[in-house]
Amino acid sequence: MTTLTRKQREVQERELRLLEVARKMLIEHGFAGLNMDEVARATEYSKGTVYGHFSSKEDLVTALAIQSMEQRLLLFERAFRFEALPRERMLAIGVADELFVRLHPSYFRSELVIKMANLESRVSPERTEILGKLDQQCFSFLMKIIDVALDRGDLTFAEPSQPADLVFALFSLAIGSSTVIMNFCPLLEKFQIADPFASCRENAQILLDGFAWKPLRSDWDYAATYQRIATEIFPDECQRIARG
Amino acid sequence: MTTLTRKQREVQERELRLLEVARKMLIEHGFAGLNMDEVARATEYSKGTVYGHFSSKEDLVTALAIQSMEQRLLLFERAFRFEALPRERMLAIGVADELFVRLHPSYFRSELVIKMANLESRVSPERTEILGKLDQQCFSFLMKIIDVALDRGDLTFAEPSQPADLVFALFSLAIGSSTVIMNFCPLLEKFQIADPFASCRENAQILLDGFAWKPLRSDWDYAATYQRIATEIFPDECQRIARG
DNA sequence: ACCTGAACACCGTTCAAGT
DNA sequence: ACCTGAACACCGTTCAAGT
Repeated sequence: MTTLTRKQREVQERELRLLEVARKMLIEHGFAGLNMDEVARATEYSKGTVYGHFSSKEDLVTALAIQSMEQRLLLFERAFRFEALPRERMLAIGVADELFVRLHPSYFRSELVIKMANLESRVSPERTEILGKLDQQCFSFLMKIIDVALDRGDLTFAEPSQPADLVFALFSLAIGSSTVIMNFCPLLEKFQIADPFASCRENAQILLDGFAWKPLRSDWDYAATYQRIATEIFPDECQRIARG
Repeated sequence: MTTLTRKQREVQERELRLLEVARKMLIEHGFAGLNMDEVARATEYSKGTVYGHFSSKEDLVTALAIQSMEQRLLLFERAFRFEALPRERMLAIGVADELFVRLHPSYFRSELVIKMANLESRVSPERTEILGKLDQQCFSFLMKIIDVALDRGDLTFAEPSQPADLVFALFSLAIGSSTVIMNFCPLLEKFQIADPFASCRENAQILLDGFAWKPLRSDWDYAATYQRIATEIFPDECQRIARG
């Protein structure tokens, strides 16, 4: 463990404070409404100090996206430790991702904003690398569970299908569903999709069945698995969502 | 048919010219690099004239997103007219969407930029409505094919599953896959997903099998279907992609 | 060595003046 | 009635001056 000087700790705390204020602004006013002047004013630091921490506005938003991925990974880690069959553990990861989006929609949005609009050129290389590493960690959690499933013989891949294809499928479904849920509200209402998150969980199960990941839905009570995930791993989080 | 005056036609052509130039800038420099001054300079119109067409920069980008959806719908219409089984026609829609993203990545990006970042508040109500209508048309194409499948008995839904859930599943997969392909390149390379588009087609098939849409993959030669779609509906487009 | 905030630059938007 | 572009406003970024 590296002991930080008082000075270093102060700098670190200041950065957290800056991010906290910035996140609030991003939530309330969107990317365009987040403004460096205001961040400085609200935290009572000078603009120079803000720029000491973040090389640009995009760099600041990337720092928010990094915090976001860290939050997500915390949930993923807890899901990963779920003591159950690999397929059940994969469902727990799915629940973790759903909870993340539902509990921290603004975090999720900061990730998309940064990933989307070619903004990376204006971000410091350090933060770009950190974010890349975190993406990879996220990916790795899924891969590790798949490896266990392969070992147990719950799952096999026939050429040219690869483990990474399954990860790609689950990622795409998760990101796409969240995007649709958050950004196409009028459409969802119009077509009366009552519980899009439930629909998304169902679709993930269909994909897992399609990859023949045992036990198939027909051979296992996954409703009970979801019950266990909710009560054993994420009791607080699920309650917060139930309350609204 | 409404006949336009010479003036009205000129205005319409001017708008197309403005959008053409703006799209080029959006492609080359991203949303931040698209700049109203430059649009005016490059088209040799004044800024006032540009603002006569678009109430704000966001409104302009929404106009680009509208053009984008129109392009997509052109491809969807051709896919829709494919004379084949409903499930085959749905695959044709999938191919249309893939071709759209591959041929016009910048169009796709303009849609995401606008949908993403809460920018709608700064967009004229007229354009917001048009874009909503186009989203809906897109949705409707899928619904119509599903209706035919229901009529034929190729597809049935058991409570609480609804036709809209299937559309939601396909939309999510399509949007998510495109997003991952366009924005997570490092990850895709790292995990060696050689042909993500092929992987996406495969995943869509898994979903359709999961919804028990007949004929299942085990009962039909869908490789031949894809062959027909490529040669009968989109020969030129597929060649352009094959060439790189 | 660190912090500050005035000053600068860039660009979205407006509107008085021109045709 | 329509178009223009100078002027304004806002905000991201820098850096000379201060402590």
